[in-house]
Amino acid sequence: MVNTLVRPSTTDALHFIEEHHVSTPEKTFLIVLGDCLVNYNGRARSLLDWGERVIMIKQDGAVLVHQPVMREPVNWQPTGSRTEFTMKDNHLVLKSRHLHPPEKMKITFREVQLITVTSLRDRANLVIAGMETDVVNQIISDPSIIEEGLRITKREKPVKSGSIDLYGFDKNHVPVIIEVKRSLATISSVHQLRMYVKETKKDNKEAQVRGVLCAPRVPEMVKKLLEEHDLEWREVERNVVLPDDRQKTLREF
Amino acid sequence: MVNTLVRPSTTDALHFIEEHHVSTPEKTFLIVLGDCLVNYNGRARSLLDWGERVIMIKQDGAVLVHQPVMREPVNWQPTGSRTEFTMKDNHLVLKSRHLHPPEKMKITFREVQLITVTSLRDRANLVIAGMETDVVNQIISDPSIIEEGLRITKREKPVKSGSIDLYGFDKNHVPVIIEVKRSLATISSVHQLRMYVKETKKDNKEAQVRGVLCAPRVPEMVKKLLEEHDLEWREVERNVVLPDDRQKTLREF
DNA sequence: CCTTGAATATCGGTG
DNA sequence: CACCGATGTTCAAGG
Repeated sequence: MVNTLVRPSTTDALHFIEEHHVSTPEKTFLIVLGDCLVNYNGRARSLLDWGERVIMIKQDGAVLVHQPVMREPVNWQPTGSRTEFTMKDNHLVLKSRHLHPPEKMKITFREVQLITVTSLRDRANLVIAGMETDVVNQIISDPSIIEEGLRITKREKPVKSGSIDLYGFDKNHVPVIIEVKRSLATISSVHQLRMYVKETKKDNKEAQVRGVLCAPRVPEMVKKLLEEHDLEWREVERNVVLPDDRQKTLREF
Repeated sequence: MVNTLVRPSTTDALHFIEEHHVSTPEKTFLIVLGDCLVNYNGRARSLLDWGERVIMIKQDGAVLVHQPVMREPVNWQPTGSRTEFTMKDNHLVLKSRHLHPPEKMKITFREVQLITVTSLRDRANLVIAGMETDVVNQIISDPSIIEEGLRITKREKPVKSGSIDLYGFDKNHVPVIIEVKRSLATISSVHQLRMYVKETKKDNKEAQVRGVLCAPRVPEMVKKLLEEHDLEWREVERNVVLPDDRQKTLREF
């Protein structure tokens, strides 16, 4: 079920939207392509001058304004926004409001090139692999990835200043704190790890506590900082494997 | 200039795309609405089962797959990807590749409800206000926002473990480090500030160096942590003002 | 409800 | 090219 109008007048565009979208916005997905101007006021404030863009209003109230380039929408409204349409000075005007946090956006169209209304049926969920939790799981199932004789005893161990990804003991029974980063290790991850080690030493009155930063790549500058603070690092490969029943489809790809 | 095809066969869809998009992809913006399956392999790996979605191919090669809800695309390819179309088992197949980092995505359509090809003309740039740099500028132009007698001497002062937002001296000539956060102050910002103060003390052999965390809101927990480390904070309003010539348009909104 | 941290983060600025 | 930090980050998970 798709309804489309090519190059309507702004008045016809409004009528079309009122007929097909306004009464049941939570069930219809609206796409408008046209020459427009965008105002936004909320957490920040912005103005986007006239230009041709694609606007989508999703079935949960999210509004996206897409320019011809870039992955990110240039303007948007969050999920749960309420959107209304009116005419002003022969322009089609879209006003969208969000309550918490308070945000409003106004789109003024001086020309509409295309309007499409549809109702998307999509019950599928994304199955994804290759995230930090996967690395953590991998280390739990085989701690020798980090080093021989390592024993993991806790995951997500809460401390005063945050939460330790993995906690355990090495072959000499020395406590080991492991901070896992999915991608690049940063200076803040070092700060974090340092904090955890310090707090653990204090809390347990341990003289020695090791801290290991575990990431696919550790930049030189970060390595230096780690060394300065007597911390360690391991560069580990990400494991990018989906659940078994999904593997077939992906192998073919 | 908009070309649209409603409910084409997958074969007709391919012909349409070849005619209007393939030869000049950097000039045409493609929207496909249909029942599809999405595979992705790159930094992570994912599979999205059959469902109705909106796919956009932007003029810079970015590809977005949008489900009926949520602000974020469920799958995407970055700017600069190359996309090809083929037929396989009576399905329209889109394959997109990106080189650095290596990423590929495959979308298989078993039904196409709408195809639109257009060429968006948009030379406008977003004018935006309310970001961290604005707060930093504001403090520079009027340091009394933080406190009377404060004198700012450096902006983005580089130190070993990062970069200090603002550096200066209070009315008693004591060095002051100011860390600015646009939104919520977090525990990591405290770690960061602590680090900066410590390093500055060491580098300058100063007995006293003040550290001030400056954010629109500082949660209780963060305040506690700051107090523990003899650091300070200021809660400041964000300044959400656009350049003068833009104000008129926004005031009306 | 608030808080925390990950993300195929994306994006721009800087060296 | 690598690195770094902001983002109207968005989003899900956990207390």
